[in-house]
Amino acid sequence: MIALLDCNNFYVSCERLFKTSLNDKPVAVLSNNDGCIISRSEEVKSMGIKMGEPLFKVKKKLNDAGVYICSSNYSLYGDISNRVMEIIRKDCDILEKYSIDEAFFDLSNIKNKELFCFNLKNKILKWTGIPVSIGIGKTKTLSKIANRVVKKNNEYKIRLNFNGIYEINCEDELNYILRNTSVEDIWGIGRRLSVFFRKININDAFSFKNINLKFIRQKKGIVTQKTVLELRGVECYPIELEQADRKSICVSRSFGEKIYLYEELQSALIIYSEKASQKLRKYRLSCGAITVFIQTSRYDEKYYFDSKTFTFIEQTLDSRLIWIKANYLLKKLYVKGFRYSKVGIILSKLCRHEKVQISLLNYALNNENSYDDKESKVLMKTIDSLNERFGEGKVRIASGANSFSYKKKLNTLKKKNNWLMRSNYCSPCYTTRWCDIPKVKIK
DNA sequence: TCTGGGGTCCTAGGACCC
DNA sequence: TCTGGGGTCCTAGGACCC
Repeated sequence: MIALLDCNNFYVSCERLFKTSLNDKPVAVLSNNDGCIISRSEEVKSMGIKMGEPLFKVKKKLNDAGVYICSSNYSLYGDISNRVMEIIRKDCDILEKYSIDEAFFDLSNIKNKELFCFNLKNKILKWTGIPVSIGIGKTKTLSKIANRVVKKNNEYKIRLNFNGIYEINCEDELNYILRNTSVEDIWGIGRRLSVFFRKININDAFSFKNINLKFIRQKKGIVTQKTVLELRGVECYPIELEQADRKSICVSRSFGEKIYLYEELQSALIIYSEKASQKLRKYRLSCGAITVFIQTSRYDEKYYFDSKTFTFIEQTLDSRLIWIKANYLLKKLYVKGFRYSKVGIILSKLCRHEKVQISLLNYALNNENSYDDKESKVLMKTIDSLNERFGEGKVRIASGANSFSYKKKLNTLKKKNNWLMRSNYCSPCYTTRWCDIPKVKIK
C-alpha cells in the first residue's frame, strides 16, 4: 500500500506560519512577477477564485473581500518542505519526494495504516505547523484519488470526518469513489485527454478503469494505458527512492516591465546564465548544450518567440563559457522592435562531472573558448562558495551588461533595471536568511 | 497596463547504416 | 517495367505533472 501525503494549501500555510494573524483570514499567494494566483486558502477558494487566475482580473474582488496577498517566497517554501520530508523519513524511509508539497511513501509493513498516518499528520502539524492530508491506496494513482477524497469530502460524502486521512478499504467503496470522480480529475489525465474521453462518453474514473486495454494502448499510448492499470490496482509506477540525475536545467523569468533594448535582455540573461550554471554545479553536473529563448507576451498582437541552441565540443560547468555562448545566441535571436516579456536559458545534455568526455580537438587546437579544466573547476568552486557565504551575486561575470557605458546609456534614458521581477508583497525569508529570523520578545 | 516557472516522458518521422 | 528487410539514433512536438 502506498500513501500520498500532500500539504494543504502549502504556500498559504507557509505564509501563515510566521504571521499567525492570517490564520483564519483569506490569503492568496502569487506566482513569480505577481502574475497569477497559485495558492489559495479555503476562504479564497470558496470565493470562487480559480487556480492560475491572473491577479489583475480579480484584484478588486480580492481587495474588497480583504484578502491578504503574498508574492511567492520560494526559499521559505523550500526550507519548510525539507523539514516536512525529514519528519516523514524518520518514520518511513521508503519515501519519494514527489513535489515541493507532496510525498509518496510505502506502508506495506505497517499494521494499522490509518493510525500510523494519523500520528504522522499530528507530528508534522506540531513540529512544523503545516496541516497535511494523506490518501492511502494500492497504487500511486489510487493514493492520489484517496487524497482527493479527503480534500473534497463534500463531493463524496462517504464519511463525516476523515481527520485528514483516508484509506480505500474495499472494492465496493473504491468503485463508488471512482464513479464520483470525473475523468479529468485522475492523475495523468489532463485537458487534452479528458476532451477525448468525454467525446467517447467516458466521463468518470469508473468507466475509464473499465476501458478496453488494447484500444487505449493503440489510441493514447503506453502512459495512458498505465493509468488505467493503476486504477485497477496494478502497480506501474513504483516508489522511486533515488532521485534520478536531472536532464535539463532552465532559468527564466518574465520581466516586471516589457523590454525593447538588447542590452537589457543581456543584463537579464547574464544573471540567468549564472544562476543556471550555479545550479548545474550544485548537482555536480556539466552541460553539453545550451539553449537561449526570447519571447514577447503570448497576449501581444505581435507575438514573437524564437530559440537557438549551441552544442559544446566538450561538456562544461564554467559560467564564463556558458555566458559567452548564451550571449552569442542572444545576438542571433534579437530582433529590434518587439516588446520582449521574457528571456531564458536551458542547459541540456547534462552529465556527471567525472563522466565528461574529454575532446581531442579542444587540446589539439588549444581552443580559445576552453579553459584549463583544473583551473576552471577551482575558480568556479571559489566563486560559488564566496557567493554562498556573502550573498547571491557578490562575485559576478564581467560583461557589457555590467559596464559603465551601458549604465550611462540607461541613465540618459532615465531607466533603471526595470525588467526586474515584480515582487511587491514578499514576506521575509524567516528560516533561510540571518537578518530575517523572527525576533521574540519576552516580557 | 497587468496573464509563472520548471520539469518529465513518449511518439512519429527523418536520416542514416548494412 | 520491376527496387528489400531490418535496424539505430536523433529531434520536434505533444502530452502530462506540480
